[in-house]
Amino acid sequence: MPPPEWNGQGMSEIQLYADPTNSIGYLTRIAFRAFSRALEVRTSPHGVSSGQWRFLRVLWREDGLTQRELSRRVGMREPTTVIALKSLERSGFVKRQKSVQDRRKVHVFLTPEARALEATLLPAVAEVNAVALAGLTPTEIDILRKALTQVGRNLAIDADEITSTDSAA
Amino acid sequence: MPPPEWNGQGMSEIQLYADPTNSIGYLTRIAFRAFSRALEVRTSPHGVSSGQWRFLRVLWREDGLTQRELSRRVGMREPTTVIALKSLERSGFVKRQKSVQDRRKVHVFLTPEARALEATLLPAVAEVNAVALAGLTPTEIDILRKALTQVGRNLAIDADEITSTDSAA
DNA sequence: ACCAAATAGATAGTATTCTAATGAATTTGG
DNA sequence: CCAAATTCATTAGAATACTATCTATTTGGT
Repeated sequence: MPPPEWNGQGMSEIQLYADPTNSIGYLTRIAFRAFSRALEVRTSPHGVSSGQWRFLRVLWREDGLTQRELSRRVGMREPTTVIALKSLERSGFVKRQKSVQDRRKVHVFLTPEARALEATLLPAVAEVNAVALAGLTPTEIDILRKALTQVGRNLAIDADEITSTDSAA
Repeated sequence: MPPPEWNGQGMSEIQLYADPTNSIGYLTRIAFRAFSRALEVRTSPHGVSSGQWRFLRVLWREDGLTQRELSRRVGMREPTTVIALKSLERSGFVKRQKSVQDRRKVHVFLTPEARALEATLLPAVAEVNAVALAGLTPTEIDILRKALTQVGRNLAIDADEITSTDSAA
């Protein structure tokens, strides 16, 4: 049960986090899930899942990437990319083509069907962002973007430290 | 398609969003996954997964909740809660007990083992928040918290509209 | 030219989460 | 007081991601 004067400027972080609902981690998770649902609602009528959409968005900007590069840009691990690409291939949205220079590599290309979707899907999904950010000032949005970026970076560094300290210390 | 002068602030939103890496949705997803990993690293040595931890955190504050109420507070759908509770029960962290007043209801209680973990786990996880927010000013953190809350709320409303418009329009 | 190390991708197995549908108990309204 | 609606929990089935491990290929040092 949240205490009476809860969220004033002077409150310590500890006390804030005592209410799980105020923790940045919780809020981030809720926002992420809400984004996914909003995406899904708009893309699934076109036969595109939210997961597939994340890959298409990158490929629309640059076609023919290798799977590794694609993983990096989408922000997923490689096994996840493999699964996503299989699904995209089944759906007829991409073709995979082995490199002749380096036969380990596989380049990923969009099909005409996937290209045709860009004009339909990008605006529909731009709407998700517009809806999400309603009621926030441009300054707040800038800070949100900057802060989320920082949080991601901070925690990535943390992960590196933890895993390397594992064997070091 | 988003109009040309979109958002005041110099760079148009279109251009920002043209780079997927700048979209709030993308940044939220990356931050969320980073949080989960950081959590997992700190809780798994104690036999607690990040998913389980989210439920324990709520139960430490209030024990004996029904599954529905627990779902609401944790921010998960009910089937997810059922699965999580099964896993928590297998791990010996909770007991479930049918209500005698209303035999539809199941109350969830922590075991002594789970209670004992609170003192260990809460500080470990507080560290995740501290690490995540490093380099941000208190004002930025306030705005981040406020903005994430707003985004979650906006998208929840969106979901309601979409699903109810389904049958209405 | 050869073999060790690095790189690219794929596979296996698991965890988390969702939607949709079902079952069981309770409440409500005629 | 009973039929219909509601509420709470669960099951079934799928998508999304992960870690750990494996295979194939390339590269670099000797």
